[in-house]
Amino acid sequence: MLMIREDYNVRDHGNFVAPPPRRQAPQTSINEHLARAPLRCVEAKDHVFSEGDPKSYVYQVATGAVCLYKVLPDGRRQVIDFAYGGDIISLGLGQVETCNAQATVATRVRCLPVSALSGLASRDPVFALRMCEAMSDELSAVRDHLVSVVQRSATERLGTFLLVLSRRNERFYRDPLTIELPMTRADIGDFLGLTIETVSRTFTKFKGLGLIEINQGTTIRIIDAEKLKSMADGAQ
Amino acid sequence: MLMIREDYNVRDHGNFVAPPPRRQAPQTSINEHLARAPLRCVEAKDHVFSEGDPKSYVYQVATGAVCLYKVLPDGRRQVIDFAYGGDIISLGLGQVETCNAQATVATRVRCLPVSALSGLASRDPVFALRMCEAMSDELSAVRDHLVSVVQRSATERLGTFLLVLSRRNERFYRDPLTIELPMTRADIGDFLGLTIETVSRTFTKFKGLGLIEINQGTTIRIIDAEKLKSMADGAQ
DNA sequence: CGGAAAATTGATGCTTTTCAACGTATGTGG
DNA sequence: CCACATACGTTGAAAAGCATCAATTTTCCG
Repeated sequence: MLMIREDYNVRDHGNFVAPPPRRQAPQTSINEHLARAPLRCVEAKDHVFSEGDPKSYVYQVATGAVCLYKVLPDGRRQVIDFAYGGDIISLGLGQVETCNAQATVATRVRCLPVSALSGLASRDPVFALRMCEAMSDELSAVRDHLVSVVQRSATERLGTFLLVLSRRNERFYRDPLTIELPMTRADIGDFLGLTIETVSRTFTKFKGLGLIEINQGTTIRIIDAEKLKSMADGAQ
Repeated sequence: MLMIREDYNVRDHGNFVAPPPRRQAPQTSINEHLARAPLRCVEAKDHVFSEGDPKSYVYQVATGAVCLYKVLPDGRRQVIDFAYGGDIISLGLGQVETCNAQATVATRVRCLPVSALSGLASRDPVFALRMCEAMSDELSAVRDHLVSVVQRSATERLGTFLLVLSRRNERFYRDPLTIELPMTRADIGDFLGLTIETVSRTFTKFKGLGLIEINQGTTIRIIDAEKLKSMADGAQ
């Protein structure tokens, strides 16, 4: 997924090595366009777009959540990323979509025709550079996710996942200790490279250690953020 | 790593889902600059640059091979990518390097000051778009590698790794059945998310099945490409 | 030739997967 | 309003795959 880094849609993928500095580029042009772009409603489990589709829009998630994933020929699925309110998906200049984008809950997205974007980019070198920057950030994020998922244990992965969502809440001036999970265990598992059973067991382990509480499966309350952090960083 | 897709430096990361179409953009400008850029010699194990370094050059590998990696605080290493002759590394607009780049063998790289590149990009929107495209391709490659490494078995990963190198040889009009491995088992392991022992055992397994022969550890001869392919795709 | 680094091989153990059963929430139709 | 169906989540036992530890062999280079 691609995004243009701004105050309200900076994404956090858990950079364990060297977190990139926050940027607050104005980016008025694309936001103005997006604000005027029409909304589209997508039911939970429906797709915003699929791999191979001709790329006709750039989307910004307004409400809800979108899961970006790829599938191997034998059906194994890898979730590349989740996009939440404010995040832009499908930015870029390719002719076709390279991922599947599925709403994990009822979602509304703003749809900006790519023609508007590519026109802007070819006329305005600064805008094109901004797009480069955005893609560079996204590249950095995917690399960090690669490092994280390949090298770390189930505990570390899920702990980090929760902390990333917590930090996101913080940035939006929401309670960082209460985390809504707008996706299934299968989505989380396919994101972290784990089975649903392992995800569930690891949640249970966190509960048993007094790190979190879980309400109805979808709401996590962080009890001991410090200890959760140390587990995410490899304690035990 | 970033690269500008051209005939001689198209990278293959094993797209299992939907391989992007080959592009043969002329890209004369950057190549002209690179051809005139000075060569730098780097000993095996020496670094071309390190994470956090101010980004001052864009490099093109002339001969040898470079390994791009990140390290977790506890020392676990993830190789993001290998760059071979013709590949461009460190393309992008960030102020600092986000990866470590280490020569795996004696290597020569051409060094183009970033000032030349950024000047070009800000003056020429088409060039900026090309850079976007290059980064988009790179993003796609990292995503594919993510899918591959997270979802697949040791056999599939190493088999795919060999086939990717084989296909690369084919593109360069070299023997696709003879593969030079200009890196250690540790480098391969950190790329594929495996230990050196598992890499070694998997090579031995391929040998035992009559799929490959190995000379002195660094030269692989593919005997049964079809069977190797089917194993890389998940047979057994 | 000799020493160090790299690679291989073996034995063992641990983490996660797999398979299976059961529990829980949600929504529908009688 | 309740029975039922269905999707989702949890828990358990067993097994697979890979990592770890350790020893040996091979390769590389001065």
